[in-house]
Amino acid sequence: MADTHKTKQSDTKTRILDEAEKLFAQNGFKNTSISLLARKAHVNQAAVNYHFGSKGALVEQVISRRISPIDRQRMANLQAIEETATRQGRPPAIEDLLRAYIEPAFILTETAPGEKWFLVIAGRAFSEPDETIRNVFIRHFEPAFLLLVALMKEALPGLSDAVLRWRLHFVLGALSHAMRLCGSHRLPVASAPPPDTTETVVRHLVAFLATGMDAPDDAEHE
Amino acid sequence: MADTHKTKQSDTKTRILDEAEKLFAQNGFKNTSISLLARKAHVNQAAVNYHFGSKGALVEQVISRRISPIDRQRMANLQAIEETATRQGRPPAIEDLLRAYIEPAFILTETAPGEKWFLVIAGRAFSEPDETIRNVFIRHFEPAFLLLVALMKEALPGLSDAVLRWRLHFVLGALSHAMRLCGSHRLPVASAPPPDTTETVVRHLVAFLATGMDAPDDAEHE
DNA sequence: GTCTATAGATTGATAGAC
DNA sequence: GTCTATCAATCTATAGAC
Repeated sequence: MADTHKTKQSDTKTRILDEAEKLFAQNGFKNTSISLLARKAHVNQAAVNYHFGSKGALVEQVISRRISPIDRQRMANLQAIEETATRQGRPPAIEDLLRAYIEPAFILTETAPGEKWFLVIAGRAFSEPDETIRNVFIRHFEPAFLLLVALMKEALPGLSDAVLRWRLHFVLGALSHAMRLCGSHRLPVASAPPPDTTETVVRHLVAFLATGMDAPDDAEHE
Repeated sequence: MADTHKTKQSDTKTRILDEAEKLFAQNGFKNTSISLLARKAHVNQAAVNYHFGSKGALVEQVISRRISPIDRQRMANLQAIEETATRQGRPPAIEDLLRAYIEPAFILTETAPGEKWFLVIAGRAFSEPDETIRNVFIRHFEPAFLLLVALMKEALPGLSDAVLRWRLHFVLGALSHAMRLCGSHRLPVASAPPPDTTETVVRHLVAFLATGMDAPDDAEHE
C-alpha cells in the first residue's frame, strides 16, 4: 500500500512528539536540546528538523496536539451547560461551570502511560518566560476561558466585574498548580498532597473553587 | 575612608543584582545571558563572575536577597497569631492566617521602583524546570509553609489531612498566579483583571481563599 | 576591581551523499 | 526519509595585563 511511507513517517513523527513532550515536561523547553531529544527518541538529529522545520515549530506541535482536544471538550461542556440554562430559564450552577472547564485537562491526559507529562507542560503555561510560547497557550485557551467568564457572570450576577475576573484568575492559578502536581511525582514542597485519583483531585478543586467564587464581595470595605 | 572600595564594590554588586532581577523576570533564568546582563548593568562581563563566582550563584543571590525578608515576616506574622491564639485559648482565624502568609510577598516587593520584578520571579517558583533553582525556593519557603499548615490544622480541625493539604496547595497556586499578574503588566490571557492596588489584590485573595478553605469536606461523596 | 581576549563546550540548523 | 559532517552563533568561565 501507499501507506508504507506514511506510516513510517507517522511513526517517527509520533515518536519525536512523545519524547519531546516528556523531555519538555522534565526539563523545560529551553533546557531540552535537539540532540538529546534525537538520542532519546532513537532518531537522527537531522530528522527532527526535517519533520518539524525548527525547534519552535516542534514546541508548537507538542502543545497544540494535546491542547486542541482539551479545548474542544471545554467548549462543548460549557455550551451544553449554556443550553440547559437557557432552556430552563435559570442561571448555570457555579460547580457545573468549573467542572466543565477543569475536568477535560485531567481526563484527556489520562491515556498516556506513566506520568502525565502534558499536565506539567500546560501547568507552566502562564509562567513561561518566552512570550512566543506563552502566546501559543493563550491562543488556544482564550475562547473557552472567555465563555467561562461570560457564563460565570450569569451565575454570579451580584459580583462586580473586577472581582469576578480576579477570582477566575485565582481559579486559573490553583488549576495550573494542581495540574503540575498531578502530572509529576516530584514534590514541589514539603507537605505535598498525597497522590490521588484524577476524579478525587478534580472534586477537591471544584469544591474549593466554587465556594471561593461564591464568597461575599468585600467591596464595601474600601 | 576605607569605605571607598567597599562602596564601589557594593554599588557594582547591587547594580548587577538589580538588573539581573529585572532580566530574570522578563526572560527567565536560562534565557538571560551574562553578556546581556553585563551590558544592561553597564559593567564588564568578567565582573559578574568576579563578584558572584558563577551564574548559578548569582541566581541564588537574586532569589535569597528578596525571599529572606519575606520569609522572616511570614514567620513573625504567623508566630504572633499563634501566640494570640494560645493566650486566648481558641483557634486562629482562617483569614488572619492567610493574610499573614500572603501579605509579606506583596508588601516587601513594593519598594522597588516601576514593575515589581521579583513578584514575577517568585510567582514562577513552582514552575521552574531546573530542579536546582526550584530547590532554592523550596528551601526558603518551607519553614513558613509548614507553620501555616500546622496552624491551619488548628483552625480547621474537622478537615481531613489530605483535603487540608490539597487546599493549601490551591492557595499556593492562586497566590503564585496573582503574584505574576501583579508583578508584570503583560496580560497573560484575555479578560485579565484590572490593575489594582496591592492591598486590594490581597483582600480579594484572602476573601476568596478563606472561603474556599472553609468549604464543607466532600469526602462522603466517595 | 576592572578590563581584553579567548578557551572550551553546546546549541540550532543545513548541505549533500545515499 | 535518513544519514554524516559541519557551520555559525552563543554561552559560561577563566587567564592575565593593568
